[in-house]
Amino acid sequence: MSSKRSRSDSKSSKNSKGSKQKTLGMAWGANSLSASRSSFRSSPFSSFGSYMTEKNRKLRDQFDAEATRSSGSCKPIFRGVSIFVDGLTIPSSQELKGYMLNLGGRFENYFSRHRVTHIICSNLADTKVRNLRTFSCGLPVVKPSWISDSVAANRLLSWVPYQLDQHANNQPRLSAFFSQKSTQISDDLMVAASEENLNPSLKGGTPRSGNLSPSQVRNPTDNQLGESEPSIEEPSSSNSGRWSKTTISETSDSEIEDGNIIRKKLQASPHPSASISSYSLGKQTVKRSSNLALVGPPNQRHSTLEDSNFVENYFKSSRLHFIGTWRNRYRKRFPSLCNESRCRSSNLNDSDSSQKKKIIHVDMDCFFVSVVIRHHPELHDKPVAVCHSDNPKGTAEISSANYPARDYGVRAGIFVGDAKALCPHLIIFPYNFQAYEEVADQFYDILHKHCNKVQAVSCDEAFLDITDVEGVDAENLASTIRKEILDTTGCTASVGIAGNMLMARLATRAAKPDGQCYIAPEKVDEYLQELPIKTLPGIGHVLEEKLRKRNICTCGQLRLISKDTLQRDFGTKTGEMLWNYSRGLDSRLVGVIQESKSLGAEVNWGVRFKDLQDSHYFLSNLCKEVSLRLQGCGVHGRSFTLKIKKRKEGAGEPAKFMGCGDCENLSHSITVPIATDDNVVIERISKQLFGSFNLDVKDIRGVGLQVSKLENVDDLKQVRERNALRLWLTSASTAGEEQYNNKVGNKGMGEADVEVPSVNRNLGQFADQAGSSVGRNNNLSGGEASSSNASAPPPLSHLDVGVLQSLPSEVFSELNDIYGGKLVDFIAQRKGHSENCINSSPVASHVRDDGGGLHASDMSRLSSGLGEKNTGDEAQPVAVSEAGLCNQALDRVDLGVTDLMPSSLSQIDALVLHQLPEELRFDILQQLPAHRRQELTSNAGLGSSTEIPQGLLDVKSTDIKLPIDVVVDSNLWVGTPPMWVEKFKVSNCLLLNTLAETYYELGSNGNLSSIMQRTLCKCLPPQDASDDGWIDEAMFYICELLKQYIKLKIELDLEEIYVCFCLLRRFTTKSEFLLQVYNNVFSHLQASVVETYGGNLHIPLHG
DNA sequence: ATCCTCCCCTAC
DNA sequence: TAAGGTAGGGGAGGAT
Ligand SMILES: Nc1ccn([C@H]2C[C@H](O)[C@@H](COP(=O)(O)OP(=O)(O)OP(=O)(O)O)O2)c(=O)n1
Ligand SMILES: [Mg+2]
Ligand SMILES: [Mg+2]
Repeated sequence: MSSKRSRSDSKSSKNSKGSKQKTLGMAWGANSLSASRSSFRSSPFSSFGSYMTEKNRKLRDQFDAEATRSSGSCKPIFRGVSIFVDGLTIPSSQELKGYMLNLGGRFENYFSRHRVTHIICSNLADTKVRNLRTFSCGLPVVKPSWISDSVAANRLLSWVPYQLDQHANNQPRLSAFFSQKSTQISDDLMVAASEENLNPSLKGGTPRSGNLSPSQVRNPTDNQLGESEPSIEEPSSSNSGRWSKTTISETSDSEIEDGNIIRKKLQASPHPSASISSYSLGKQTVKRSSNLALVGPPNQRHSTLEDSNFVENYFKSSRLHFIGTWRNRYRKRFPSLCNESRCRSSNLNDSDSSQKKKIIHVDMDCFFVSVVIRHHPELHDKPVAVCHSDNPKGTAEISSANYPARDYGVRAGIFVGDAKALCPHLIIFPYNFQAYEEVADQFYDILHKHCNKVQAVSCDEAFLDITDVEGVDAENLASTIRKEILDTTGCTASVGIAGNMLMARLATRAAKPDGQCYIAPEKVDEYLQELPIKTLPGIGHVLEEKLRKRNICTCGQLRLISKDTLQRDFGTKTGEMLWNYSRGLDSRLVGVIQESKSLGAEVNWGVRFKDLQDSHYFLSNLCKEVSLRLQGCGVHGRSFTLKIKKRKEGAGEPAKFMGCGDCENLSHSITVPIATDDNVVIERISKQLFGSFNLDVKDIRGVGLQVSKLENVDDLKQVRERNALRLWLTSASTAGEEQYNNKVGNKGMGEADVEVPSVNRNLGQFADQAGSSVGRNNNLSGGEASSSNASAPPPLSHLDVGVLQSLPSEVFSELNDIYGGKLVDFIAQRKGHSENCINSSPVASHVRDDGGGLHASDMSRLSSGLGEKNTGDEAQPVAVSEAGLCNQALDRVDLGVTDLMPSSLSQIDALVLHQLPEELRFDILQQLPAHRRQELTSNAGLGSSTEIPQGLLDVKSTDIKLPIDVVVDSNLWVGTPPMWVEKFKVSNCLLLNTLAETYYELGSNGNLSSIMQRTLCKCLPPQDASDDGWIDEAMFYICELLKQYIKLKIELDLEEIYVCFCLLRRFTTKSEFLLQVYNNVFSHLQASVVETYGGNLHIPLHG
């Protein structure tokens, strides 16, 4: 298989110093001021902005003049097209310019999202393209052959087939010349306006006729809606197309177990679809669905075209959604089992005793069928399946088939039509998700009763480690469990017993249905010898096929291949897995469900869009769903991946009704620095991602949004509070110094430092120690300093009243707790009675609101919270903790404040952060580890605009230190360096430092123009430095440097650049600078950029 | 080396 | 008609 990635070209655009390349990002458009930037209006750069406006206008006039001169005979096929060429191209940039010039188009020397309509770029490596994509604000990035082909065809071809994407082999084909169907949003003014209406998809958009067929009235899906009356399920026999034909009822089911059914706590609405909590019969659910019944349209809608509430309705009926989200409901039901730290302790010393282990695997037989026929014993020997539809020609999928049905070849996943063909008498039952949920709950209650090491696999399946279960033989235990399951649920389960998880699972397979099987260690080899490899968990159809091509069909044959060969052919891990599994080896341990690492929602059925509005509406619903699920799980996420299924070229309407058919899977992701569950933020991010696909929405067959880099909300709260406090304490203790220089070495040891417990108190179960530590802390605050553990907050007398007052009330409250409530008095004393600011001071409001009371519980929560995150990453041996705490007192001095710092920006509450005094905020950010700083390059998740703090812009000369490490790379030129860079050997470093120096000299008197002029005077010979054009070039160039420096992929406006320079001038190191840019510029950028360009909706053709 | 993104594969 | 979701593991290839 050839890789789809481009590995070519990406280098070549870098190395040639003097070549005629440009890189995106010249951002000096006259129209780049947006209303949301009003706070920058008064900056000294605004004058230069108008200067540049004028300058650019002149350049365009020149171009127009040139174009007029040289055009004439030719057809102006490029009218309305304005290209910007990025990097090396074939044909060359010059040639392209010629084409544009001659054929009615426009060629922009510098990128502006307002004037440029298309970015022209050759094939690049994946990552380069991605940068470009983000960078281009949704403008199409098109290969140069679009131009030359259009010239050859003497008409403007659709650029869509020429889009540059990740696929290196995606060269434009000849057929692209003729495929005019694919048009695109931003093209429609030029090419597509009329074609759009030719599409016969309108037919699909007509309302469904109002006839209510019986099947719609008695639609099986009504059952899932959880109506208050007991649901009546009616299976239908083969010759019936309607649910009403036969009248076997499951009613008794609900009645019998009524007591059990309504036992769940009501959950707060709104629901994230049905994923977390609504497969029960709680009143909430009933109410919700009856609302639906009232409000909802009478006919079932089945596509995004017709159902405005498609996402929610879809998930309510989706079996895969049900089983896919079951795990999260289990987590909610047994939160104590998901703590991660619990089952770990036994892991270390267990690896040696793998021989003696006894593992049980339990799996319900044909689960969905068993449940819905559990009170119909007469059906147990008839072929039965669960499916949405009984249509003998239908494309609904069989979810589960019972064993009689499997004898006919009926399997989960096949179409009901095919199933009926295989087995004409097949009885179809509708789904009853609520019943599955109940039975699953009973199932797990039983398992937990018999064993405390239970690893849930799915709603009908689990592993038990019964090595330590005493007194009972494994086989007997299995029988007991199976009998109990049958008695309680009316459904059979099968059990496999073996020495490891792999063999136990295989044993279950052999045991089914309604049986149990023990595979003794000495039988393993024999058992595996002839076993088809497909039977091994982890080998699906793809691996099976790959192995079959090597004539490997059984585990015995697989064993003949060396581990090296397998690893070479299938990868390190997969190869090892194959090698181990074929020998019955499996070292995995039965453990609790881990914290989830990602969360998402996707819909790949019924997705049909007629226009952008459709798709945006759908996307926003999907975002809401995801946001609700995040909230439901109590997590925030930092990384967002949008997945799109795009109809493959040439693929028509799929065989499966409303299915996605043959699709290309595309995904783009973005990582933001602050974790969120906020729907508004998520929508903004998603729309930006969506826009970057540049798709014809009519080709979209599926959309999914996945969130990763999850962070637990409770942890976050605690960590944020704690960090804020620690930071503050540290800063406060040095408040008298000129700068907030947080090197602990500056302080007296053991006096001013704060407690550093995070490394040591890393396990949840040591809450006691955490608590006692708090106690110590409180004592210390009373003045009893202990030299042995250097963990006291600074004495009251060291605190700065002003800073105290500037704290948010919550922070102050916590702090007050630390000082045993003495802070309030202290403030009152220090402040005297000179002022009375009850209404504005957080201190005052704290006093009023909280009465100065202590919150011991808060404190222990606060103290024990921080460690957990660390635990996951690097579990420290517990034994180290107490001794380590003392011994590390010295180390701590060296480690300094870094130790206290959040390892992640997202552990900081953005709101708290912004309420903190500026210097303090800076300190926090300044300490972030490098890998988090990198993420500052991404900006979509940041909130609305941030005012630049007043103090930042009026720079005093004492503030200024040259940012000496501001060196991009003296040899790496960005884009096209101005001619004088070459000529006079001006290095990037010199340029930036001179610029900063000049800022210093001119102070607030300088505007960009004068600063640039002066800078150039220093770098170039006087006669050259005064050249008007060079100043322009220099500005463009420096802007480019700056953007590379801060890795900003979105254009900066003048004002933003101005802020960047101010920051550059103010801070001494790159990290400080970056963090300030992030704080003051990025957040401001995103809102407006996405607002205007999210989804590339309104790309103006003319400036 | 280690990270990241964009996939693909697998299981229920 | 029909409800092809969800999450983890892992590999390839690129950036650092
Ligand atoms: N492609 C699939 C696979 C499974 N399921 C659902 C229905 C099953 O009943 C349930 C459990 O999956 P199993 O793999 O355990 O299959 P069964 O329990 O139905 O059969 P078996 O007796 O083989 O376990 O998940 C589904 O809807 N679609
Ligand atoms: Mg099963
Ligand atoms: Mg199962």
